[in-house]
Amino acid sequence: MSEQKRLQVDNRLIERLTQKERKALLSDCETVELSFGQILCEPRTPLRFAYFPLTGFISLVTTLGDHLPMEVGLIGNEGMLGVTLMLGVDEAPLRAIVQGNGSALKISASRLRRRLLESTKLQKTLNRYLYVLMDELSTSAACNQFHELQPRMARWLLMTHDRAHSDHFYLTHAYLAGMLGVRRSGITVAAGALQRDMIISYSRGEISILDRKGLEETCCECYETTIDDYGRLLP
Amino acid sequence: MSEQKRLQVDNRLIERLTQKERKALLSDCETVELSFGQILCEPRTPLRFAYFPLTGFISLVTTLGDHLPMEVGLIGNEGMLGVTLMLGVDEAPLRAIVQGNGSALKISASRLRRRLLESTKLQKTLNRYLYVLMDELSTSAACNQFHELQPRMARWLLMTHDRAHSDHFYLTHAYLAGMLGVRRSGITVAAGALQRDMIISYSRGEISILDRKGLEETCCECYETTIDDYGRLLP
DNA sequence: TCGTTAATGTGCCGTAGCGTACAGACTATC
DNA sequence: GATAGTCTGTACGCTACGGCACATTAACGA
Repeated sequence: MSEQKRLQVDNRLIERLTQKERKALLSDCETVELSFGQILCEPRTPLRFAYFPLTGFISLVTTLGDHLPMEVGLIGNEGMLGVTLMLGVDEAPLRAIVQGNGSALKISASRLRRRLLESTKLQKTLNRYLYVLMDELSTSAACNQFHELQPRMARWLLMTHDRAHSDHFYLTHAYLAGMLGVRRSGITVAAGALQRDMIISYSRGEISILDRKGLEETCCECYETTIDDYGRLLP
Repeated sequence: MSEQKRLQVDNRLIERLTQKERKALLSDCETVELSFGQILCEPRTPLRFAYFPLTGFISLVTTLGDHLPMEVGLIGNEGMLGVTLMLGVDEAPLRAIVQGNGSALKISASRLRRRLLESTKLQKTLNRYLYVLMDELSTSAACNQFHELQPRMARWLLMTHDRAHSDHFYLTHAYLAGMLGVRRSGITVAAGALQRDMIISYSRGEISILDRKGLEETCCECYETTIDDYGRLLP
């Protein structure tokens, strides 16, 4: 792979760096494959690596009591896992689990910290991304309280669609139910409705987005809100 | 007021600083009174000041669509409003509204930033507090999804009790309903049950905590979780 | 090819909480 | 002490969703 090629990295945070900073950061990274279901960190345990997704993507999930893990954040090539390392905290705040197969850049916590000291642009970028993440968390809190299953599911599908860079992805009803913190059969009904309306189609875990516009009409306002937040803070 | 007295400030973040750093920070602060209902910042507008509550306390609320504002964070003398200023973002992420009368130290955004550059201890402290705040947001998201009104209300009362430093505070059913994102009459029923059990008593907005232990037994696990998080990160 | 497992469809009952309305109780004000 | 405003109690129908159970169907592996 040519040097030139390596510097065109498809991660929106890394793209914000100057050539020089990017090169420095990349020299500390290795490309790894993320595979569905892989757990990258557990809450309250040391966070040794950060990941900048390229084509894969990662769910941040809470682990509350005896409930199934529920998603509170989604990280694709617009973000990173491990931004809290900036805060000088060694532990992971949430479980991170790979939700979409694909590649990511992996860097050790210590090297990331060293690069942060060197590059104010990197600091600034990750600062802003951390802010966006906080926005997402508080939006999730309100969304869970106020919005119904169907719009929330539509939002979730849109967010996944954005990060999967494909109209098809793997995703069972049971899995989606866990992510949204609801019953599996509730998802079957809601997803069935979308399928009847030709908005999505699915079979045994293989979901296709047929009508993205339809999804956007079904989803709650929170989708647009989080997109706007990102756009405003990391244009 | 003697210099000695001024340096014993009842805010747990400021207490973590060295004498010297504290003195420097305090020289940039003024003591102000917070009064119930006062709005200190609005989302997506410039955040000009930070506040370190002493005896007052502040709610962070989302403003989602046409819903009433709902609380996602509570800030008393264990924390501060405006920690996101560290991230170099000029805007406020959420509405902040005074929930308990009392005093706070107020500092301008620019002066806080200057002090941050001087004191790594201050940086470290605020970093960790920001992390705690993120933990709280994600806990709220899950709590809203999974837990019922009564335990959530109990948690909320405990959190307020901690920050009010008093067994009595002002708080109507309608207000509490807003904070929890539920109907007013739902609160009346849940609070009525606690009153029957002699756990709280109230009349026209004046609430008294009679049996804190009873509240702790009623509340969901999230209360303990957030306390533990704070204790672990800011011991 | 068949049995096993995973994914989905469906139904049924229970209930927490919504939207709403209204009445009673207390407080403040003039 | 009349009046208005605020706070609280309560009730009623409704719906989304929880918990659960079970049937059906597709995929997969021995």
